[in-house]
Amino acid sequence: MSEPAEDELWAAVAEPSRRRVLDLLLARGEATPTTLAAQLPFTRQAVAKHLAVLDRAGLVEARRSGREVLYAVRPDRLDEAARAMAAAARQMAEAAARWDRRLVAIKRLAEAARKDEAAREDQAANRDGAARPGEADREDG
Amino acid sequence: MSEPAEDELWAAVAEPSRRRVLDLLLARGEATPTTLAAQLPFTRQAVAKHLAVLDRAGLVEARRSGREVLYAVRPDRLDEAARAMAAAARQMAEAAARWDRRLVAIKRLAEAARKDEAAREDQAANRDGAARPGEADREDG
DNA sequence: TTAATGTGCAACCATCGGTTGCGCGTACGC
DNA sequence: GCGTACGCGCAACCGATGGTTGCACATTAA
Repeated sequence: MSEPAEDELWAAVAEPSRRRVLDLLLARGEATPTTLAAQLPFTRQAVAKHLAVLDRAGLVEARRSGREVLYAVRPDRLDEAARAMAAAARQMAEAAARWDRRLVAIKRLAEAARKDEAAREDQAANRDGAARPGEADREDG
Repeated sequence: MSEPAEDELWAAVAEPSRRRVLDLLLARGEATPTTLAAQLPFTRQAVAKHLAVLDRAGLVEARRSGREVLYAVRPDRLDEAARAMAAAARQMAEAAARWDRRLVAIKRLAEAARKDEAAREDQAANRDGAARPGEADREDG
């Protein structure tokens, strides 16, 4: 949180092409836009733009050496970004699991209701009115 | 992997606004574009577009009920997306840790070299030439 | 039947990823 | 020392996309 907003970190790292640039830079340790672009499917300018974004996000730092500019990753910032992504992923996974359980429960209840309905009509109607979660949940938002 | 590419999943979930729509939809379980837009800082049309993207990515499914369209999350697909994000985050965290260790090692070596240089010149030169990792790694990309 | 409400479609704007083209500064070969 | 080659930065442009407004269509409700 020292330099830019966490939102900027996310935006910087969410872009697939930027991820590739970052990966490549990680593999080389330190590199210029030109050498990076040589191993990527887009031009030097595009790489430079991506590096600029990453720089603004604090994920890399630039070092001038003569006529070329060496970029290097900042591990601490990258780690922050990774944590943010992991947190988001965790939240999503939790939400998914929660809803999965809920849907399974609904399906099970529906099936049970159908079976009961075939056996005893009055009891089936009673269960349906009291226990169907779909109705109640429409209110919790 | 059943429906669209994993890339599409990522793209769908990477967008911050789309994440908000998804979060809200998760909280409500099932909702129409209009009701979602009522609790979001953008218009119904924008929400509808996001839902369309999420639909194409298989993350939500639409159910028509009269004149309104109810959207609901598909937990299995959301879980897939979460896994993809978590994997990416893990990779990033690993890379960050690796480079962090490496940089620490470099710093330590540099310091040791300076100290040695003050004491014995030849030994310092030998260590520097043999153990500096930055040079060797320039080739592995 | 008419008014209200939810959707879908189309045009439009800003931003962004990516390109090409050009000018400038630095390094290198003669 | 001078010209050439290389790396960089800037600007213009293009297509996709997030977001808007406006309108037409359908369904529901009075």
